[in-house]
Amino acid sequence: METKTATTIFEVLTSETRLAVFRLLVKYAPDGLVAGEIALMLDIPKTNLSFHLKNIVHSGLASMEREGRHTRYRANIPLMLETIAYLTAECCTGNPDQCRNWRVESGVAPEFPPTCCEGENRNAENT
Amino acid sequence: METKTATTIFEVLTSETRLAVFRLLVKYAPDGLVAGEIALMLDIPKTNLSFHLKNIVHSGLASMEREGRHTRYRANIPLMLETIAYLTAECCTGNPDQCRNWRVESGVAPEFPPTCCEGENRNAENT
DNA sequence: GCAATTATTCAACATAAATCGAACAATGTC
DNA sequence: GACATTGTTCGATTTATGTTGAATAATTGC
Repeated sequence: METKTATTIFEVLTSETRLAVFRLLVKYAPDGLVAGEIALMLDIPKTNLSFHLKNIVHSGLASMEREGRHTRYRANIPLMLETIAYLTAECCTGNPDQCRNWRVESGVAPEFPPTCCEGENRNAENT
Repeated sequence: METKTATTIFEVLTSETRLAVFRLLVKYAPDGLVAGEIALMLDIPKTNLSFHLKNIVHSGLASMEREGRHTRYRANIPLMLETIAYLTAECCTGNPDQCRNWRVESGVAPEFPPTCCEGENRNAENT
């Protein structure tokens, strides 16, 4: 995953409103919801919601599809999983062994397959 | 993890500069680096780096410690792992079975222990 | 075709974040 | 104690983001 892609996705998650929208779309996956339903459920003005939805779709974290006069939005869960994998890889950069230990110690996903920890060794200081 | 905590962490990752700093700290974990070294390695003006470091430390993703006239920064990797766990849980909210399928299909961490997928069912539409 | 519905775009304003140079505080060296 | 070193804070500027109401586009039902 490109750094630029990753930061764009994180930007989506930065806003509590957008995070709430995404969580809602995940909850209603795979059917998704139309804009009006989201606005109603989260009590957000339509114009504001449109702004945020555009943002989310642009990042790739959701897809949009016209459906009559409605617009249906669906969460892109595989992309979120890729993001998680990216983040995990970043955490292990150059420190596969330590990372494994940390994960065991912190009790967080110690069995998580170390795709990020096997041989990868990207340079962290890009210019 | 609190939603507020999570968004604060994502905010850190939003900036390519901060992401680069964090990656560097991970690479040099667990010893970390002092501010000057980071500024040199990433070619960032000191004032600007201070601004971003403050931001990172505030989120909890790094710790700072005075060391003579230097300030040493260290990545908080367990917190990042918690964040990853949070994100995974968000992805599964209300859809544990689908999530498992998606993960298998996308080839992303299919064996990841489903702590997020077992019985958890938080409501996504908070007010 | 006309009115109602649904959602987006636009323009204006408000708020927040990033960047930089200069001034400041703290520490170590002689 | 005076001076160099290291980092942070401050203030000003620039840039980006969030929010809102009014106008617009697209679609449905009569």
